[in-house]
Amino acid sequence: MKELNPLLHSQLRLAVMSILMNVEEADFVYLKEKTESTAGNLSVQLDKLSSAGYIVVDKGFVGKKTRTVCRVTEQGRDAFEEYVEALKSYLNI
Amino acid sequence: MKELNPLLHSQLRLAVMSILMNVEEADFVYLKEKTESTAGNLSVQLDKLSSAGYIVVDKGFVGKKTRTVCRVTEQGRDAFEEYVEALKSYLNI
DNA sequence: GTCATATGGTTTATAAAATAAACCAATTTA
DNA sequence: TAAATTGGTTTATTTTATAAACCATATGAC
Repeated sequence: MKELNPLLHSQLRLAVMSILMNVEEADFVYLKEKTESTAGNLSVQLDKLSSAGYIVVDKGFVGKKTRTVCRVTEQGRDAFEEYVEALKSYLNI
Repeated sequence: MKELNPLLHSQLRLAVMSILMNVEEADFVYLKEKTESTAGNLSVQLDKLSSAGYIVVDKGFVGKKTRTVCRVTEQGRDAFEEYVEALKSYLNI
C-alpha cells in the first residue's frame, strides 16, 4: 500500500493546504477562522509546511498591523496531488 | 470544514479499514503483510478499531494454531463512508 | 495620558498518538 | 531437547498535535 505523506496526513495541515490549493493566497487570520484552529496550533503547523517547502509564509504589514500571508509552492502542489492519489487508493474512489 | 474522524485518520487504521471494506474477512497475518506493519503496532490499532465498534476481532484456532480474524461492522462501514465524504471536501474531488 | 482590552502572532509545556522493542506461549524444526 | 518460528500482547519510547502561556503592538475608554 502507498505511503501517506505524514506531513499532509494531519487534519490541520491538510485543511491549510486544501485552502491554499484553491486561492492565490490566504492570511493567518483567514486560515485561523476557516480551519477553526487556535493561533498557536496554526502557527506551528504553518512552520512545518513552510520548513518542508510546501508553502511560503510572508510576514509583512498592512498599515501598522502585521499580516502573515501564505501561498502554496509548486512543490507543495505536487506533494498535495501525490497525497490525493495515494489516498484514493485507500478510499475506493 | 468538516471534522476528520481521528480514529480513521491514521494511516495504519485506515489501511486496515480499507482492506476490510473490500473483503469478507481478513486475518492478522494477512493484514500485517498487506499493511507492512509490525505486529505490535497492528495489534494496538486493531484494538482501537475494535473498541470503537468499527471491527470485530475473532480469536480462534485453525488446528492448533491461533488465528485472529477481523471483519468490519456496519458501524465501521458507516464511519468509513462518512470519513470518505469528509475527506473529499478537502481534496477537491 | 494611562489603564485595560484586543489583535496577531510565537514559544513552550502538556496530552495524546503512533511506533517499536521486549516479551510470552505454543509449535515446529533440526 | 534445544533452537528457531509463529502469532500475538504488553509496555516503553518517540513523535505529533494541541493548548496554554506569553509577547509586542495597537486601540479604545476614561
